[in-house]
Amino acid sequence: MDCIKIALVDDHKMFREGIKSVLSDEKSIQLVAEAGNAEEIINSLSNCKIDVLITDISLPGMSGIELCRYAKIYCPQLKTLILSMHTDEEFVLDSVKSGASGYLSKETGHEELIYAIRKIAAGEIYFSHNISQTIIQAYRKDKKSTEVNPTEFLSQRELEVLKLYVEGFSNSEIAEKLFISVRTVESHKTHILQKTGLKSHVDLIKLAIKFKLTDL
Amino acid sequence: MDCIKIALVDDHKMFREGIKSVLSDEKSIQLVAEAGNAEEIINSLSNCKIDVLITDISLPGMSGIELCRYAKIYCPQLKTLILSMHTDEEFVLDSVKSGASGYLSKETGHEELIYAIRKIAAGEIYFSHNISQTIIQAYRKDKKSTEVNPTEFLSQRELEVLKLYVEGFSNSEIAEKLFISVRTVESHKTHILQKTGLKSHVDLIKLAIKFKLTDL
DNA sequence: TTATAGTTTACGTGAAACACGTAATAAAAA
DNA sequence: TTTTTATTACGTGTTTCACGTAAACTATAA
Repeated sequence: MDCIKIALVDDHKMFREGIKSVLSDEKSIQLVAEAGNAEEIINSLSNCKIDVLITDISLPGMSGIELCRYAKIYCPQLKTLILSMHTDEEFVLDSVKSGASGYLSKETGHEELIYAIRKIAAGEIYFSHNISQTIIQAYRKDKKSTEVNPTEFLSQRELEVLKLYVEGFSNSEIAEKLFISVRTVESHKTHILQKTGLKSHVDLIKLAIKFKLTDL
Repeated sequence: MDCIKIALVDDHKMFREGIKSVLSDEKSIQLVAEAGNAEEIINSLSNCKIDVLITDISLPGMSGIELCRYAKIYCPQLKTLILSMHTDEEFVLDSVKSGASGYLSKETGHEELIYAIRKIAAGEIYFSHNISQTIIQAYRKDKKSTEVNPTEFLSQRELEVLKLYVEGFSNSEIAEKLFISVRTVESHKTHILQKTGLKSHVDLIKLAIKFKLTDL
């Protein structure tokens, strides 16, 4: 395998110099482009020979996260490693959502940086430990069902109707499938709304999605 | 702060003995209950003086993940640490969703186990590095929008109508808010369905949720 | 400048769905 | 046994949907 080609974006020249010196010790890693802002590096990306883009988040103009999102679209094979002093949930999650392959705090040591670069260049992801825990925390919150599960207070038949409804079937289709009249389907829906205390059918669909009665 | 009280569940006595011996070296950690299956430990949980429940996933009968979910409901202050030889995405994600505070591979060393227990007892979470990367991988997939974003081909007005619709407003309410007639609202909805090629309004709501036009 | 295409507005008509009330029957719980 | 819940179903009036038509306005490409 040949050299891992790196592009580096940070608005502080001194920081770039530091990274450069660290990378220069590694024979198999080569810094081929650098810039103080996102707009500047985009030209270098267009020839698209870069493997890993290392970028800060806070930049003058376009942010590192926007740069990552941009890069994902125009150079999909390029991997982005975010290097930021921020460990705020917002920045971290936005980075993940923009498709970043890794995120390191600027407090991270050289060895971990080099290790992360190699992992990312190999197609894996690398998020440092504290950053990882932040993301998992968000994932936990995201997936946690605090509300009462509707399966506990809806009858079997009501659940069947709800499931078919949120799969996109019309009342008459549901009636056919369950061998009951359309009016009965309507009754079940009414009862479901009464039991759940929800107002709109939109809420019903959201409820069903939340409790995995249907896929998104 | 006094002792961290631990309950341990694993169906292999030899493994329990190993953990027990490791924990016995720590003065501030006390193993107060142990069992070879989930059902057995549930009685011990009911007095609820336990801080951290350490459990394997594969157990005869009720699984460690189900135990975790159960514990979250009946002893909400209790934290669960999953200790499993499995690193499969499915097990890991189910653990997180069931509310586990941590997940360690059984390959993990003693020091990391002790460290994780202390973190978890302190109300934080601890997922070992490879487990973390697995979860983040899933989170990335979860949040990535591969499909075409509807905001790109829906007009401004159509988006406004869609947003209000998925917030649960009726046609007449939408009409009022936008100072247009109900018929116009209907027209917009029709056009949205035509453009998206979706059949049911359920799909429309799913689309809106996917693209964060509304919260779940 | 003049087509052409897209956006926003709106109506007509018949079918489908909804809201709200009523109600019979069967099964389960008090 | 009485009460409650589940399941079934209808009546009536309102709302929404599906499908078609169409005018006014905007942008833009020929």
